[in-house]
Amino acid sequence: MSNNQQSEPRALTRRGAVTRTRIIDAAANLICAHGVDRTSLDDVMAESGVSKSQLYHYFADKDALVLEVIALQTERVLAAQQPHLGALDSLPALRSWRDAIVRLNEGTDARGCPLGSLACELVNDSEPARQRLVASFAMWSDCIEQGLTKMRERGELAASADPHELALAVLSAVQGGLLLAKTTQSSRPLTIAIDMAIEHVAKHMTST
Amino acid sequence: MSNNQQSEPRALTRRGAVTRTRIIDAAANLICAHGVDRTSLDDVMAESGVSKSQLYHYFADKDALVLEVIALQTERVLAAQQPHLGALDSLPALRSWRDAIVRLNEGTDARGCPLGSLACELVNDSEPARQRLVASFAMWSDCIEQGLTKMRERGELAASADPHELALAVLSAVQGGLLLAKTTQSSRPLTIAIDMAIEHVAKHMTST
DNA sequence: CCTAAAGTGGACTATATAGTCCACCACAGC
DNA sequence: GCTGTGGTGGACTATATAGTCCACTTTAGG
Repeated sequence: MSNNQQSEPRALTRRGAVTRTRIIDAAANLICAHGVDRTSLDDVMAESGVSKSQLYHYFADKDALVLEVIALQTERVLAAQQPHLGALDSLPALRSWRDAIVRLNEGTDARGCPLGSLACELVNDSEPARQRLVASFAMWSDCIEQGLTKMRERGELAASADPHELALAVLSAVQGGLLLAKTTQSSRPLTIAIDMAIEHVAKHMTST
Repeated sequence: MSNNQQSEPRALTRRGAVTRTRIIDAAANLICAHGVDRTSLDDVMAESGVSKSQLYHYFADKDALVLEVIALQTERVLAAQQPHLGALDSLPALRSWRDAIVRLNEGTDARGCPLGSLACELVNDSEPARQRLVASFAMWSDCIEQGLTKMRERGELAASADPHELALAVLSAVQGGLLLAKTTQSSRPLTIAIDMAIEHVAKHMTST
């Protein structure tokens, strides 16, 4: 909830809110599977069982819908990593988080990170989309950073270690691993990449 | 050179070869900047100064052209990393390779890895494209692996280290770093990610 | 109830884009 | 120079897709 109504004060009844959500949901699923450009509004109509006028009733144009999809996918991706992502403050926690990510990745037929795919496709051509995706990755990275910061406060992580940089490195490994996993249709690159990142964190610990 | 004529024995004069190359070149540039789906054949025509009939004279359809673009971009990406990529057999070599990648990335306005972008966009919907991209990444990974193997043969890398896995980890870091760099329009994630990967290799060395 | 605004259905338009077709040009070998 | 095949130009078609419009239905509130 708590979506954006800032610029356009719309009434939106209960029924309307449901429809709107259904549209974004359907669009998110389709876009996740085939990308923004290969998902037509007709596809979204079919998937959500909604007419074209409704699409344009709730969204100014396709771009606006895509922005909402970015928001939803961000929520989904972060939520799917819970409860691990909220408490990455030990090596065992990092390891079970890795297991969860690998499991999630194996569960979907469309491997890869929805946010990574959106970024890849939109960043060069849509500045608004780019900014939101930067924010999405920042949220993700911040979650990781918080766990590391807690470890440093406890003295488990060396004072010289930079949680912000470490978090960025970890997220890069996850993204790269997901891309190669999606391409090769194998979990191995993902596992190997995250393991590297975890070992990288471990190297900055005071006691192994 | 050494392109594929295997299935269709085409005559192809000197002039024709030049035109064909010009088409692939133009398509590669446009696709690199805006992606496959946002690059129309009309755009390719305009960029290469070629008529539509020529496009279909040299390529069965857009998909066939895209496959050639994958081949060209693979060559380009590997070539752009030379001479470093051919001799990644020491820490200093790895570091100057990293510098070269960062420099390359900063030089282009369309940041990110052309192969990564192609993979992201095509892998789910085109099996032929996917297979070629798997091969492309394998070539890249193999280059890295060869350097590491040489280090192991020299005894600089521990016998327990697996050059293949290490190479995959390094490539993952590069891809993830490039994606975040492209999105945030900053080189930092890329530098941090590759540094992590290099340290990861260093950890498996016999002497630091 | 009654009404106004939100919600809905679906036909319609404009356009972009992949792909086709055929006439014409250029050059290599005879 | 003739001829045939590769090369080229550009008009043409079919279709998919974003976006518009308007008549109709449902809902909330007085």
